[in-house]
Amino acid sequence: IRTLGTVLTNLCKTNRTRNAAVLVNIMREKGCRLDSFSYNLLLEGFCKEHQIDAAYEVVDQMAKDGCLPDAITCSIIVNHLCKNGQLNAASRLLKSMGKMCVPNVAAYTAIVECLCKASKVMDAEEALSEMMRKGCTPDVIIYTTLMYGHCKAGNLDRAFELFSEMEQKGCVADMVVYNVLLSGLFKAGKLVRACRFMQQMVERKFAPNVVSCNALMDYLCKAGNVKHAYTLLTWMTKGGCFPDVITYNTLMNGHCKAGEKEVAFSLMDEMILKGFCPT
RNA sequence: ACAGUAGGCUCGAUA
Repeated sequence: IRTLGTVLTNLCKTNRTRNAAVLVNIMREKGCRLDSFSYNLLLEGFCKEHQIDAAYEVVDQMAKDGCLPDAITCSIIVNHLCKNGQLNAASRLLKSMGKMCVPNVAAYTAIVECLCKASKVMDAEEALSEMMRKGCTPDVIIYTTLMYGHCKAGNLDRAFELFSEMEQKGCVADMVVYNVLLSGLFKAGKLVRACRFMQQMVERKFAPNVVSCNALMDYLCKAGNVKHAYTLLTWMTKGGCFPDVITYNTLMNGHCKAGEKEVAFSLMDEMILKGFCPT
């Protein structure tokens, strides 16, 4: 029974949810009842594979088995609705779920992210306040998401304000928040501030990683500085940040736009040699 | 009490 959970996890995470579902049916016939963990695994798996009908069947089956959807079940559904452009449906579900279970941060985060990507940052702010009014404590992830929205809208001041607010509330900053702010600075063309910020990151024991380097590289390319971007490739490796597919994409794109097709092609070869698949 | 489930960052492609 305990291994069943592990098997299901593996199947669902490798796009073989269908197989997991078959397994579950067999187990059920043998009189084995699933818990919400397992149902959530199936639900998430089907959602990821865009097998919406199958996903609904899971929810039905769950009800038939007398297993109540929990906060995680709801957040899985809300998240997938958001990611598939069904924001309204997602908000409605979130509202109705408030009656069944405690509103939860993950579901709100999905909503906030969706609003931010649609450039509706004010609505995103409102979603966060609503969540707090309902007694749910914001965490570092939802703050990061909202900060991302403000950076995207070019409102760095608000992003940094939220950063302090977050720390005052005792949320511990992680690498992702730092990267959101950093790339916000780059996107706004604030190179000097960005460099100072990277210093602070180092002081706080969050030395820039590949994602940070990629953001810098993109900035350099877009600022027409492909030469420097290219040298960053070796520097980052020396600093212990190993280039990934995105690094190469960024560089190749930069060189193409700068009319340096040969360099772009040699980068392509280099990346294939390193075992990366071009996207 | 100690297996397994949900949400956030960098390029590009899609709309």
